[in-house]
Amino acid sequence: MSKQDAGCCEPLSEEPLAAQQAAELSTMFKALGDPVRLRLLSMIASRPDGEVCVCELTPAFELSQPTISHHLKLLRQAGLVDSERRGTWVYYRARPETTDRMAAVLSSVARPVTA
Amino acid sequence: MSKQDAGCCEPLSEEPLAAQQAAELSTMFKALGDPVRLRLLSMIASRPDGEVCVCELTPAFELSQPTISHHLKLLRQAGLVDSERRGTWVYYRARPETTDRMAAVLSSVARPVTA
DNA sequence: CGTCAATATTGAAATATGTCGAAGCAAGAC
DNA sequence: GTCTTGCTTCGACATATTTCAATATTGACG
Repeated sequence: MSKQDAGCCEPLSEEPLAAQQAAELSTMFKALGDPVRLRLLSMIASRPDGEVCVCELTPAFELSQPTISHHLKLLRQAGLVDSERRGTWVYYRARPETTDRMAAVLSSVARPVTA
Repeated sequence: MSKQDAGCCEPLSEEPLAAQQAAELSTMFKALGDPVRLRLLSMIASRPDGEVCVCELTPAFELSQPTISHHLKLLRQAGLVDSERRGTWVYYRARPETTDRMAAVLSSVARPVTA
């Protein structure tokens, strides 16, 4: 349905990124451009069962509950995490498709002909 | 000798990122959290000889020359590029160590136990 | 129904970021 | 030396981001 398969999209080198792709990708990078969000994703991703309750994330920071909720929203909007409500609690899980795509873009910054 | 060898540092999963590492890494991600900077790095990295003159980068955007210079400075401060003056011109080249490290962090957001 | 607990949203304040024009600096040409 | 060209730094302004307290929402339990 789309023109992109998971993991094999736009490389950073080879040919310069088009403005539109750069805009889309920069949203993802910006989402991780904050130490709190980076740690949030890390805490979510480091769970063996793949998900964490917000009630576990919030007390891990010295920030207010609304602030954590806001950061989680940005991670969700960037496609880095998903959330699901189960009863009173909301669980977040990582979306590896997105991080894989970012990693693929970064890996394409190769050494110039090897030094 | 150290607890981190090049390219195999702090994974996003396995165990949560420490606050200090998150702060350092988030600087790198933030640097790519702007479409102009993402395209700049892409343009620099896509060169076979590995370097580009600022005089080639600037006209590729509809932005003033000081603005491009400012973005390049941020990329430099994040460790993503290096610059070298040769005569009148300044050349920028990518620093793959940094992008490799970011990619390694992202790749560690693995699927939970495989689905 | 009413109440409580867990998250999300709203609104506002402080700070950070992106952008420009003007000015500064470095290197080559004259 | 002066001029010109390429790039960086400075100062200012508009917008975006981060954060909080207050309020709203959602669902469980009596």
